[in-house]
Amino acid sequence: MTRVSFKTQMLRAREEAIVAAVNRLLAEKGFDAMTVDAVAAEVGIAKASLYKHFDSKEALAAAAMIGVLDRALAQVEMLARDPAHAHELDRLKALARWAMQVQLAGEMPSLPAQNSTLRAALVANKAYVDRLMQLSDLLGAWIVAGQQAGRLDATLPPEVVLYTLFAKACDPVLGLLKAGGNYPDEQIIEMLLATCFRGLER
Amino acid sequence: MTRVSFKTQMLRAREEAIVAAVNRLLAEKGFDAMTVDAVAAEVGIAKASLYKHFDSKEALAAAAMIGVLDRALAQVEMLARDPAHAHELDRLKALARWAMQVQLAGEMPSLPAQNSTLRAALVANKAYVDRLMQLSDLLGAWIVAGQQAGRLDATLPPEVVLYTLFAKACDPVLGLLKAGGNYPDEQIIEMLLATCFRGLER
DNA sequence: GTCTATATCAAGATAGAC
DNA sequence: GTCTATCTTGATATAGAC
Repeated sequence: MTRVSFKTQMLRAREEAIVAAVNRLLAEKGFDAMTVDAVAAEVGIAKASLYKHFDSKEALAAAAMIGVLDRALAQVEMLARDPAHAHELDRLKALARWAMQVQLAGEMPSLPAQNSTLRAALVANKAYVDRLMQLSDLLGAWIVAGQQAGRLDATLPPEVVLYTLFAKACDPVLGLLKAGGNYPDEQIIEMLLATCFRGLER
Repeated sequence: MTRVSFKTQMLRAREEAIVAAVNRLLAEKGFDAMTVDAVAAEVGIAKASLYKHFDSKEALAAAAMIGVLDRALAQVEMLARDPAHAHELDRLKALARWAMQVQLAGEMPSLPAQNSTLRAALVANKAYVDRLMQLSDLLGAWIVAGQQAGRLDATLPPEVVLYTLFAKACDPVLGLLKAGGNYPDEQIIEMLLATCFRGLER
């Protein structure tokens, strides 16, 4: 194992605190409404110090997205080893449930689909792209297996299933129902999981 | 029928042109990335002239949303009279299909869920709120009827179905699949309609 | 690396002439 | 109501001392 100096550990801890603040603010306000000043205030350091760690606001967002992708990959790995989720369909459901739990907990960073400077920064970020592709590959394999086993709609292209599941992680219906205050978090998640996998029709 | 002066007609035409530009820009870039300068440029008038017609950027967005709600209400009325869509479930599907067609055509204005000043302006706008409530009531009645007929999942609260259908109008999966370029618009719509009503599971 | 102070700029909104 | 020119603000990013 690699030895790391005390200074390096402090640096890493500071950057983790920054990313945690960015993650929370991205979940609460979204990218456009999140200001670098607010990040600095939440971390408790000066804004100029932030820019010593991250080159731009886009780089901050990318770091937060890498963090959430890492957590998702950890979940995937856990589910792959869990005998209680032997079938791929159960794993996909469990992962969707996890993503919705993260969102309801206010810890799912959400980025606008249309901000071009942000998109450019993300696709140029190898760490981000690598994780996104790794996650897509793992889930794609589960989807294909589920289709071959006849438990997922095999008439749908796998990428359509994949995008549909990704979209659940930032489903605005979650926030609407939570804001309404009529249902506990767990019930919201189970209802939306049912609409996603079983559909509205009967 | 009421007589309107020539001047009033010109005013109305000008404002319709403004709203059309706002609608297109909201669909293309979203509220935050849309600038009032861009609206003025697209209409071909000076920015200051815009502010003679609408008090703020939020008022521009509200006008565009009122327009799309009016088009949706017209669709609802048409479907209610169409014998080919006798059953409520068919009407709900047809309306969802219409909303997705509008989005793929680049004519569905999309607003951020989290912008607070915008939300405040919308809820303060009686014309907007009235139309939204009217649409919700009409669709709510269809949903309840569909549940009583046993063709819609009756274990779901009607509002969950309603929100799920509203969300289809701005489903990001549509844009992802269109950007991928692998499927024609009609196929994208039919696939997402299937995932929505029949679910992913088999 | 951290700070205070500042440069820079984009964008919403307005002044005032016509 | 329309225009040009300007005001004002908020936010990204940086300079320069320590």
